Amino acid sequence: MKAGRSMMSMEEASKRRPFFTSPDELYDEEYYEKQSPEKKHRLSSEQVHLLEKSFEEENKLEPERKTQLAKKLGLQPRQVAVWFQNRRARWKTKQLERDFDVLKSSYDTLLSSYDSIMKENEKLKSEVVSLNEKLQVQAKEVPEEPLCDKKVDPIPVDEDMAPIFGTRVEDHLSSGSVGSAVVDEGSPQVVVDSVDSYILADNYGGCVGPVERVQSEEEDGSDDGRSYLDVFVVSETEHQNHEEGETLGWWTNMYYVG
DNA sequence: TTGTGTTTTATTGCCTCC
DNA sequence: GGAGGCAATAAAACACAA
Repeated sequence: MKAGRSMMSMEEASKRRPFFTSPDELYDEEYYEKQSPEKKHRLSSEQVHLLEKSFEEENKLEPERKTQLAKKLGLQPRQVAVWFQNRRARWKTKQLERDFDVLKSSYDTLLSSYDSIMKENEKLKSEVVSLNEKLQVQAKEVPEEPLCDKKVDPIPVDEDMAPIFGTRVEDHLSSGSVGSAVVDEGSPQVVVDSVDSYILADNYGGCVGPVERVQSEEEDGSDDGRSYLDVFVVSETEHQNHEEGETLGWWTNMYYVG
């Protein structure tokens, strides 16, 4: 509502509507019959005030209350009913605006939370990427470090597994640690491309030794469908010695299954 | 003064309830 | 079927800027 309109005094109202001098006169059906059908009559501020008070008490209008209000305000019961009708419509519109504001506020709060969570997520992601890169760099540096910096655990071959592994070991270790290993074809872990090739056998606990000699199946003389390799295994120390011209280690036999 | 936007009053048509 | 409520709408009343 624009300023000034609802603040119109009774005096001003009476100037605009000089026909009424009392509520009884206002409640005169003949007045409405005399008015041109297009004319609309603004209620006075007093009438509006009373209607508002009544609306606050109860926004629905029972017939009895409608009649009483109409008499009190000098209006047609129909006018009172229409006023309540329109007032309910205005209240509903305002209520929708209030609901919208509440929802919008809630939405803004959620959006803000979402944004900060997303930022945190991005930060964590970049941390993961950074850490992965560091890991890769470290992984590349490993071959340059001592080749056997951890203890070599014996390959767990129990009696049941022995026929499958078909290990033929010429174990030169007095300690009884690893002397042979089977290399699965699914994960080629033996690289033989030169005399100085290294066995990349995880089964040796990371210990890598240069391949001194390769014995083929034919050379081995076996006919069980397996490909045998005679491999010279060296320890870290032995590898270092080998680099210096000495070769200390032991021969063992490995074969591919299948 | 006038054009324009807003508010208020009133009507119409449809729907629900008793 | 009548009474009453509601949504949509018309139109008058009003405020205000240019």
